[in-house]
Amino acid sequence: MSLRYAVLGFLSLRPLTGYDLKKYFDASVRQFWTADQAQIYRALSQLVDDGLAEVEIVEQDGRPNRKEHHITQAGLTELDQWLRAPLAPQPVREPFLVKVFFAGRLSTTDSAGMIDARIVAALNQLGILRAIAADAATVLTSEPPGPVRLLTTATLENGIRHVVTELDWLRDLRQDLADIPAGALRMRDRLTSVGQASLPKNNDKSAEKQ
Amino acid sequence: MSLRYAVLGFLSLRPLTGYDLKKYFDASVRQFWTADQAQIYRALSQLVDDGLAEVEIVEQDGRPNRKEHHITQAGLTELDQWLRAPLAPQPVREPFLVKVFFAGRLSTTDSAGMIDARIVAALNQLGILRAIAADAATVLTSEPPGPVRLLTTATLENGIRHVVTELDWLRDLRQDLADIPAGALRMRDRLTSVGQASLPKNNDKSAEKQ
DNA sequence: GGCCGCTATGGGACTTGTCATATATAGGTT
DNA sequence: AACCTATATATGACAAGTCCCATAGCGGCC
Repeated sequence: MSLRYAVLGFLSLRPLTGYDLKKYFDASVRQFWTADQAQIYRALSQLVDDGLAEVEIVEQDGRPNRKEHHITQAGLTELDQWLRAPLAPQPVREPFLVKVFFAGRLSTTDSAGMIDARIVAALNQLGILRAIAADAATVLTSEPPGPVRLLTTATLENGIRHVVTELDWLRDLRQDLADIPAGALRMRDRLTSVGQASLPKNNDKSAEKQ
Repeated sequence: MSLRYAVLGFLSLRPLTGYDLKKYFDASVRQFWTADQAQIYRALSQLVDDGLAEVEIVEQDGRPNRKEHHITQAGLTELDQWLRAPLAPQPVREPFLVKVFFAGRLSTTDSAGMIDARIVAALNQLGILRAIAADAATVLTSEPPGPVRLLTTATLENGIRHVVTELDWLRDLRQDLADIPAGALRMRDRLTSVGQASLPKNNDKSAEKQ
């Protein structure tokens, strides 16, 4: 749903072809939003249908012509509206937690293995993000300091922090598993010390959908 | 994709109808895996087709008959295999980060508003999770301490920690926005101090798909 | 002579989400 | 007494979104 707006976002920076867009996605937002070629092209033609973008064909010799998509005024206002609108609470989907939830069936060795594998994956991910950050830090020095730079780097920061959080949690869990039953008690204490609020009746159809 | 296995997981505990399952989902895994009725029933009949579960019809007077789904031996082994197998890296999809990424278009006031709204949402979510935790803490005392209890409570802990991380990040971002341009520098420093690894060529088709 | 970079398009499979509908009983409202 | 609504239980159709894969044409590089 927000693929449409991500595309609009890029178009708001400069006119682009589908091919360009694919590269932009991979180079920048890939960590929090993936899209394949087909999706991008479809989104583009839909934007054109809706009058949010216009195509200008740029002849080239040798290569195929570029179909440059220029954002229209309507496109800009729609983008801004989306940016300002509250986001619909999106459904959560964490397969790994499902595994953990049912991992009681496994031997302690096996569940430990499961966690270890996940730790490796998280470390790997952390490496990737940090590399991007290092890269961005050098590239972005060209961009003047200010809100734009701040916001784009913030998305990276977000990813890094969440991975670190995940790592911490995994290590604690690993540890708790190692020294059962003392571990079980420790974990329970963490929970009780934390929980206190009252459960709001939670049928929230509130925010609109996007 | 892992809806199938979540259902199997519950069936491994006791035989259940689709209706039961829906309630189980809502009561326990709702925070990290949602499924609606239709999905659950579809998953069930697919499990039966694949020989991973069998239906026993229990006659009732008054209510519609119960179609109890019993997990088969094949079902159990498939569940265990899934639990042990590494998880395919799943595509990320964070609409809010997309917004942040393009929020440079907005006035500082508007982007601050966007962040504030998100802070409210996160606080709300935190309240929900803590309430569940408090609830679970009392309920689970019946369950003996050990791996099972440890693992199920761990999933809650995970949610809580991530929400807290998100909150911290939001507040920092909010703050950095407030005191631009000093903030911009601060955020960049965070990144440079953190990034150091080298970018692994990252076309990872590695783990198998589930 | 083959593969890679550009550039674009189309089809099909699968997953998700939404909505509608069916039936029977119990319990509360007017 | 008539009526509504909630609870328990199950199923089917369809729209929308995502993913994957295939194809097509040209030019440059190894």
